[in-house]
Amino acid sequence: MNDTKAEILRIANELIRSVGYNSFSYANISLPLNIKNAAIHYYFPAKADLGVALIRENIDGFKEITESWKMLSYRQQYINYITMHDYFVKKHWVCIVGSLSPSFETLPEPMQKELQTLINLVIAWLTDLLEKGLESKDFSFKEPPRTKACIIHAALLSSLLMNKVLNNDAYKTIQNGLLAL
Amino acid sequence: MNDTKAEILRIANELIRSVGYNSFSYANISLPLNIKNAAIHYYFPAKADLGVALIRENIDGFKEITESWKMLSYRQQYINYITMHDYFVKKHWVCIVGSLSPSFETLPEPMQKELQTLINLVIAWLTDLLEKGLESKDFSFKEPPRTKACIIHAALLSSLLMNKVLNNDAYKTIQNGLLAL
DNA sequence: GTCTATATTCCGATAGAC
DNA sequence: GTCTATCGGAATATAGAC
Repeated sequence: MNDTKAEILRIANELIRSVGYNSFSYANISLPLNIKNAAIHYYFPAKADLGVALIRENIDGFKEITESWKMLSYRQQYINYITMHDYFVKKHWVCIVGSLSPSFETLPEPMQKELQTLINLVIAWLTDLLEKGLESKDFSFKEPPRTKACIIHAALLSSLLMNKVLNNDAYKTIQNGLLAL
Repeated sequence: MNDTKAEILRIANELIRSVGYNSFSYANISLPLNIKNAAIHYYFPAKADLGVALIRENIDGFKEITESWKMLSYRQQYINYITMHDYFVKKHWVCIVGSLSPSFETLPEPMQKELQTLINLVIAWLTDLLEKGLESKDFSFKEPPRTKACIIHAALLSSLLMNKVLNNDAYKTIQNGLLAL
């Protein structure tokens, strides 16, 4: 992948997290790169192609990072998951799922499919981790693992939204609550 | 409030929950009402005025409904809160906080302020309820009440997002998990 | 109170030169 | 691979008639 394409994806990734998919334009990307907005169409013919690429990046990234955690203890993997968005917090960014979900109906169909894949991937991974950690007594909770996984994922996602809107300790508060598993 | 204004608010409320604030236009409201989009400007000069009115409706509505629950047991009030969005689920709507938060930076400043007011109102009410219910032994949990309130609010908000995107049992799953307080 | 008509701006996208 | 130039459409908003 050449530099321009990578730079487009980097900036689009920031924009989708800060203002959302429907609220950024090719001009928001081309200006900081000092290229014309029409040039972006060479790499991503339609905005939907850029959107799909962004979600795919997240899918691949999640698979890679969780794979790299394989040797760690269940608890350490859980801690890594809960803290993996720490970098976003200072910038008031949200995760891509939280960004895209409210406007799901407005998304092009290929983006909808990719987003569903991403969420299912995360829930499945977290459910599996909680299941194994419960069996090994590393974790202790009373809900079924999938229920617990949904609640944890949901709370973590919203904590980024609250961080953006309230700009207070909500993210840390929720994170600490979730870490006390 | 006359009928047209009320109808505008009703349809805008649906639109903000289904497609989001930045993704609906005055035409989406004027068409079903069989009026011209310019006519809406008479009631709401700018789109931001409509946005503010929508959030205010939610603020007033939350105050009214929680006030009407005052005589109920702490547990029943909690159950009512957790199930208050049930009507939205079939329609794949999200709450107004979940709809507006990801695009917070793009919102006009008056809407930002109202949204912050709404979230703080809900968190304060829920924290107070959990505090009283913990003291009276109606609830049992180990986190500080405000931490628990943030987690519950966050999980509930995201459950509506997951319901929209995945269209599966995530909402019910999370709801049941939260009810087992 | 609602209309027509229009101004302005911006967006995503395409065609074709270089 | 990036450019200029431009199209078609849609959005918010305003002015002024009725």
